[in-house]
Parts: sequence; C-alpha cells; structure tokens
Amino acid sequence: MELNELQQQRLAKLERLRAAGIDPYPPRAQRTHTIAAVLDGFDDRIERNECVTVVGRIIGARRVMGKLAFAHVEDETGRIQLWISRGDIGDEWFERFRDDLDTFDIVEATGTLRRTKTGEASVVVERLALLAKSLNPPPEKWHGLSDLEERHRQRYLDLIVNPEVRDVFRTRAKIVSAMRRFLDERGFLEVETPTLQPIYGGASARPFITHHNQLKQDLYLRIAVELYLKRLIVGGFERVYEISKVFRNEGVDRTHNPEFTMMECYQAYADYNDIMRLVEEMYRALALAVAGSLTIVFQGQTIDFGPPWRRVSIPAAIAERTGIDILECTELAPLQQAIRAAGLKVEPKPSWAKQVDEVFSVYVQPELIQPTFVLDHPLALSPLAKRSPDRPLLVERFEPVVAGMELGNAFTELNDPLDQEQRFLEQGRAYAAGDDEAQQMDVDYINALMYGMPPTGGLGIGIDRTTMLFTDQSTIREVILFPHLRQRD
RNA sequence: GGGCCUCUAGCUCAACGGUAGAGCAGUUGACUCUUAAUCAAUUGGUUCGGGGUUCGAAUCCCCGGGGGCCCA
Repeated sequence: MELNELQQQRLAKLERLRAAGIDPYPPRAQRTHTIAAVLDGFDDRIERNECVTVVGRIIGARRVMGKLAFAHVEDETGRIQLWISRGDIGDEWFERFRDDLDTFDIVEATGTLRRTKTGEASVVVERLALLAKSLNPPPEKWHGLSDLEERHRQRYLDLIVNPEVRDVFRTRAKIVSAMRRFLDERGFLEVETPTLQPIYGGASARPFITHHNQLKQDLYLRIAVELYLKRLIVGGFERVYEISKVFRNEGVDRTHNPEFTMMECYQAYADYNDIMRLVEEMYRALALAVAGSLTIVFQGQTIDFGPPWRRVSIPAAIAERTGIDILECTELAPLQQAIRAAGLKVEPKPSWAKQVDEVFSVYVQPELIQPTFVLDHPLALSPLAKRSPDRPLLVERFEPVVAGMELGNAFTELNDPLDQEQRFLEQGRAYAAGDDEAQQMDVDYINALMYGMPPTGGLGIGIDRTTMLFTDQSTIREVILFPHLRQRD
C-alpha cells in the first residue's frame, strides 16, 4: 500500500513507539467508567477524589504547551477533556503525547477529576496508554468531511466526525425495535424465509440472479417475502411478520437503493380495512417512540400521524385533479386520448393500468403530504390482491403515502387459487409482451392456496423511507449505512 | 436511458489561456488553564484518466470514469 506523507509521518511515530517497547495495538483496555458516567455527578466525583480510567478516540486538535497539554477524548457516550501536565504524568509520557500521539489515536487515560477555570470537566491524567494508533489523518477541523461521495465511501470516517450521522442510525434502530415491539405485542410471530429463491415473486421488479454451484441451479435474490409468508398463513400461523433485506435490480435515486429493508406482515381473518387501522396504530407507536410526539417535521413540513389518516381513492383523486374519469375510459387508447385532451404531461405507458398509475404518480401523489391511504388500484397492477367486489377493474389495496412518498403497500390477499393462477398467467403474457417487471408463475404457491388460505390482510412497509421521515433526511442514502456506490478504480 | 453541474494538497476551497495558491491539518521551535489556543518558521500536487487544440492547458475541445441534481 502506498502511504501519503501524513500517513508516513504517523507510521514513523508508530515505529518509534514500538522501538520504545510500546505495543501500538495492545489487546485489551481497562476502562472503569464510560465518559457519560464520569460526567454524571462530576462534581461529587471531584469531592470524593475519585480516580477513573476512560478510553476513547482523541478528537479535535491537541493543544500542547511547554509543560501542559489539553485534548478531548470521545467514546460512544460522550466527550471529556484530558488535562495533561508534565508534572503529573512525567517527562517521558508528556513528550510521547506531544511527539508520537495524534488526533484520532485511541487512548486510555487514568486520573482524578478537575474543572478548569472556565468550568470544563477534565481528567487530570496521571497515566496515559495507547490503545490503537491511527495512521490516517483527520479531515479539516471546521468544515470536516462534507463531500457526499467521500462520506458514503468512508462511512466509518463520516461516523467519527459527524455525530448527527450516528444519531440517524440510532433512530433507525429505534424504529425497527419499536416496530418489532408493536407487532410482537399484537401476537405477530417473527419468522425467516428464504433469501435465495428459485422463483421470485411478491412484487413487480427485476431480480438479481445468482447461481448455486453444487445444484447447478440459478437462484434469485428475493424481491419480496410475500409469497412465503402467505404459505405460513396457509400453514396455520395467523399472524406472521418478517423484517428483511430485499433486492431489486433497478436504478439508484433519492428513494431507491438496490437493496433495502422491508417489514412485511400478514394477518389472517383480516382485510385491508383492518390493515389500515394497523398502519395508523403502528405509525402512532413509532412516532411516540422515536419523536415523543404525533407530529414531526420533514423537510420543513409538519406531518401529523394522528389517526385517522386521509383515504384517497385513485379514480376519484384523478377525476378531481385532472377531470378524467378513468372508470369511463377503461381501455388504453381512450384513456390516452383523454390525457391528450386534458393537456397532461405524462409519459405514454403500454397498458391502461400502468397509464393510470402514471397519471396518479405525477398529478396526485406528490401533493399527498399528510399521512394518506391511497386506495383502489387497478387490478392488472395487483396480481396478488383480491378483486373489489363491486368494481371488477380494481382491487382491495392501499398504499400509505406520506410527504409524497410511498411508504408501503397492502391489500386484502387473493386467496382464490384459480383466480391466482389466471393472474399469474396474465403476468406471464405481460412478461412475454416486454414487461420485465411482471411476476412469475409460482405453481407451489397456488398449490398452497389450494389447501385453503383464510381471508387475510397483508402489509409491506419500507423501513428506509420510514427512517427518512423520522430523521428528516431527503435521500435514502442518508439512512443506509453503506449505500450502493459504483466501484472507483 | 437523456440533459445540466461537478472532480485541484490529507480535508475545505481559490486560481478559469500565461510561474498551481490559501485556510485547516502536518513538521520544527517557544509557551503550565487551552478549547478555532497563540507566536515564529516550514513541508506537501499524476489539478479524476486518456487524447486533442495552442508558443503555452487545472482552465478550451473530444472520449472515458466517479459523484450530484433534474427529467424520463
């Protein structure tokens, strides 16, 4: 590996320490207190003349004078100042600190406590030890590391220097654990289903393909877990959920990453109306757990998660916004004619259903800021959802939308095996006609339905987008620790 | 997939056809209450890669790569 000048200087320091008999990477630390623990009741600890050993990374500039030096160390719980005086620590270690330790080195410091004349809590260091030498220099003191690409390529450095980034991922963990708690409390069983699937299904997306060498068989990385969870409903589990990575072979943008995390849950003897209430209650619980309030601010807009959420029917909303009644133009050609007549700026799509989706996405969805259930999707876009009893072109489906963003997808599950077979066959025709996101025939899934699946409501929720909302981040990259980036030569 | 913007020292940025610079960090020295420490001195470059135009290219043009934004 080629080292730059700054790295070489640090390496020379490491060699000097080693020559002095100091292991720059010792195997163990001897922490007695986290930094937060030391700061808690700090003045009482001074009174009691307590001696503590703290560990952490040297952050920020070291300020070394002739016989006195200051530095800050940070562990995960907080930051505290080290007061290092030549008199207390001795010449050898004072000079070692001055000459051979650097910002970003990880150290262990033992001493009593004191406040400086400005009142800052400090450890009066009597013994200093190196726990890990840092060979890379820190970014600039004030502007820090701000280049987006560099932040994501070196997320470890981003996390070191940008504390608010750590907070985003703490919040993400809170969201996941609050969601688990919510589902567990309602009797949902957490399960795990295959990531490697011989047939991909449960969503409209292109898969990643991989290969099993021994079996000489291509496999797909899951694009959803839906069909496996519903097999479990057939099997007699009445409430199941899974939180897992799914993989979709599609582009990367503000709201898409090729691998992302989804929570899917299924509830027997429930329909999509029950699931709407479940979603309302779940986001209520998340908001309270994460924000401590039912309202949050996302990108300058106040979002109120208080139930009930608004219900917006796709046909009604399109009619209201554009004047087009899609249930009057139920073929592609008349619909596109109506679009032209209305002067809408939308991309032409190959089917009536996809054209409806396009008009909705462009003209209605962006305006849905407050939590909203978008209802009544076209049947052809929903091959796993049960047909609306009174409107044969539509299904019992909804998407929760907040701040114009689809957070998930839910429906009354199609449990008629014969209808399901016809839907898969229709998907097969769409695939043959060039729709590379169409779903695959899954004979085993139909076989499962043939044993009888109770009426069931199902839901998928995007964890990443939900995290964006609660952390006020405008891109999915900021809520994924290691977002996808192209390789750099 | 298309359009626009962007890539310069470890980091944050200047220089926009005429000697590649600053701040921070680093290095050397001074300094026992600093905290953007201060003071003095100082090192550091394949200007994303390749090609072209030009007396001369970080700068203009072409091709390629990374990243961002917008559109589809």
